[in-house]
Amino acid sequence: MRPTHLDHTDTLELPVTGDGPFNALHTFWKPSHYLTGLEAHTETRSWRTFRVDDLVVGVRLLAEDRTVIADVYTDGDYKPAHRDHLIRRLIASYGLDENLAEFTELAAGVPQMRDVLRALSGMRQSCPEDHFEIAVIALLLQNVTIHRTTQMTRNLLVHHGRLVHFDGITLRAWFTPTEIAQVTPETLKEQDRLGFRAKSLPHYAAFFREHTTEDLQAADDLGEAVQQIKGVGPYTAAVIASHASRDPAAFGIDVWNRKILARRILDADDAAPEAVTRRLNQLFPGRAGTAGLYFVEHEYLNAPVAPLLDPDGIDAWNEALERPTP
DNA sequence: AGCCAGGTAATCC
DNA sequence: GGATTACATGGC
Repeated sequence: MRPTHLDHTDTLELPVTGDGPFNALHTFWKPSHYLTGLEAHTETRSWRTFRVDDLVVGVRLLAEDRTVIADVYTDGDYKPAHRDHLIRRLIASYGLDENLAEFTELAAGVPQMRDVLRALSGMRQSCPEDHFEIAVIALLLQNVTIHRTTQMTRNLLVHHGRLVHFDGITLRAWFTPTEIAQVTPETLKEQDRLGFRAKSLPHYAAFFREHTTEDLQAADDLGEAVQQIKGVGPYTAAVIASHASRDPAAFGIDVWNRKILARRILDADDAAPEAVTRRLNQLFPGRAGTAGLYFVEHEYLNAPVAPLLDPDGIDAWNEALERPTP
């Protein structure tokens, strides 16, 4: 599979305007995130793809103190509107304008959060995915092991996404709702191995083709709105709200983070989801989502799901993505 | 073999 | 309403 070459078209300097500390590495790279091929990280740099309208965009990110330098690579006509859109997208994706001081002060007073804060202070939630893309991620997480989620994600991106090369790195890029809407449920089931999700994905595509991120940001009750989609329940709705809409109070609880949080805040191997949520809200009023993020990332800090790339390993990374899949 | 994964919807009482 | 149960798939 030969990647599309993206040309360098822009450099953006984005100041971190939100208050509180800023930790660039852990804002860009999350130790708990599974491997998608949509992004790659070394200690000092990150690469990520975005779909901006129909444009495929590659971004190389690095931080100098409290300024994020984003080098932009594109495959087509990069217009001022694309630039504006991308600037807003990057600021929102990494929470550069979000205030973290209040959470950090709150967390400093919670004993269970002490070590976590020492390791991760300044981490902001990362969600380079838009509403549609994060909904698809959440769909692929439903009732399967992370191994199968990774497998289904790879199938979808290899068969229906893009492969691009820029700044020396090869990455995959998302399909748009319109693009995936062309694919039949039979293909999604038989070729992409989505199981019962094959019936849901077309509903997701139809909904998010009608309702853009801009529309949804204005939604009265986003959770209620997206639960109209077949295959979106409380968990997926909370993931969308907490990640794409960055609601610091929203927290999508599942059997995975439930066990992590039970140990961290209830001193138990497991607990009822209501008990976990209640305690999390009690300790971090209005900031349950942020607190959950910190606990979960800390859990994986010493054994990341997708470890940082060694700069010498980039050729091997590129070859792995460009190799035809069996 | 059978159970269970980073859930959801349909179908019970 | 709240408690089952089927839903696809694949790994252990």
